Amino acid sequence: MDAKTLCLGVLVMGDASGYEIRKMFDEGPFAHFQDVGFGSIYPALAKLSDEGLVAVTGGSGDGHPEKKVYAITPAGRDAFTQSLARAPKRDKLRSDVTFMMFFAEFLDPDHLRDVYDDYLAHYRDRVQFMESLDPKGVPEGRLFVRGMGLAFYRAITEYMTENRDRLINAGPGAKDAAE
Amino acid sequence: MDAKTLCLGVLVMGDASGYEIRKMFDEGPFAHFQDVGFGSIYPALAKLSDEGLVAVTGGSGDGHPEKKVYAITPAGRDAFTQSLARAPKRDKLRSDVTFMMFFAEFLDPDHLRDVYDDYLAHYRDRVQFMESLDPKGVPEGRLFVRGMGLAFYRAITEYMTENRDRLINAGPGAKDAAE
DNA sequence: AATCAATATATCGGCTTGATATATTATAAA
DNA sequence: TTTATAATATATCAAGCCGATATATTGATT
Repeated sequence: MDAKTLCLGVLVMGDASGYEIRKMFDEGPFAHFQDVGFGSIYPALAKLSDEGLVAVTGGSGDGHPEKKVYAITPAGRDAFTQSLARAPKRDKLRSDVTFMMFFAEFLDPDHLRDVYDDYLAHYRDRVQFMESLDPKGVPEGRLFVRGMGLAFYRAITEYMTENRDRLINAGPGAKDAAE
Repeated sequence: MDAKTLCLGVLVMGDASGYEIRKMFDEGPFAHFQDVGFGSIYPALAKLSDEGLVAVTGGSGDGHPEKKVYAITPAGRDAFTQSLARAPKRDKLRSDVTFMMFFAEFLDPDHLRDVYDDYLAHYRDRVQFMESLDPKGVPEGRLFVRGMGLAFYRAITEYMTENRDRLINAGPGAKDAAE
C-alpha cells in the first residue's frame, strides 16, 4: 500500500493531522501490520490535497508550525474504495533479529542472549497490551485484525519461550551465557 | 539489514551468483523474514566488489549475459560479523491484505471472500512446505528460524480458519458471499 | 520447429527510509 | 520559580530500495 492510501485509510475514520496519522502506524491500530514515517506522510498529504482527495484546515504558512487538520473528500472516499478493490500485494516480513539468529554461530553468545531476551520481552509486552484492549463498539473488521495480531504475537512468544535454551546453548562457548 | 549485508549472509554459506542470491530470498531459507530484489542486489554486489569484500569470477562484459560467481573474502567475513554485532532494527510486517480486512465494510463481499481464501490457501501451502523440509544436518540457528517461521504460519492459518465466517459474514450484503 | 519456462544480468524512475532541523506546549523536577 | 524533559507538530533531504522493464541464453515440452 502506498502512503497516500494509508493516509486515506486513517482519514476515512475521522479528521486528523499528519502527526496523528503517524501515531496510528507507530502505536495505534495499524502498528502491527503497516508502517509509514513523516517522510512519506507529508508529501502524500500534499499530493492528496493537490488532487482534491483531502481538504486542509489550519496551518499559517509563515515559519512556525501550526497544526493542519486534514479531512477526506467524497472524491477521496471513492479513490480509497478503488484502492482497496485492487489485488493486494503479498505480505512482507522484515526481521533483522531473525536474520541474526539464523547466523547464531557468528555471534558473541552474550550479545545473542541479550538481543534474544529483549526481543522476547518486547513481544510479551505486545501480547499483554493487545489483551488489555476493550472490544466494545469496535467494528468486526478491526476486531478480526486485532485478533490476528494477537495470534501472531502469542505464537512468537510461545515459540521463543519454549526454544530459548536450544538456541542460546548452541554454538561455541555458549554454555556460560545461558543464564 | 541493508542489501550488502544480506548478500554477504548468503555468500558466507557458499559462492553464488546474483540470481542465486535472489532465489534465497524469494523461495529459499530467508523467504519468510527478509526480501531483496535485483534492483538492490546488483548494485550491492558491485559496491562489495569495489570494497574488496567479495571476489568475482566469470562474466564476459561484452553484451550477452554470462554468469558471474561471487565469493566472500576474509575482509568480507569480518564486515559481516561486524554487521551482525550491531543492534538490530525492530521487526516490520507489511500486510496489505490485513489492511483490506481492517476496512472490510468498504469491500465488495465477493472480492473480500476471494482475497481471503487465496490468502489462507497460500499460508496453508507454506505450512505444508515447511513441514516437508528435512532437518538433517541443518545448523541449530537455521532450524530455530525455520521453526519460528512454521509457528508463525501455523498461527495465521489456524486463526484464519477459525474466524473466517466471522469476517466474511459481517458487513452489508455479505450473507450470499459466505459460500 | 515452435513455444514456454527458467536462468541470468542490468537499469531506472518513483518512492520510502531514517536522520535531522525547527518550534511550541505541557509536565515534572530541582 | 526556573529549568529540563517529553510530547506535539511540520518539514526536508540524501541515500537507498522497490517494481517494472529490457535483453539474451538455455532447457524442456508440445
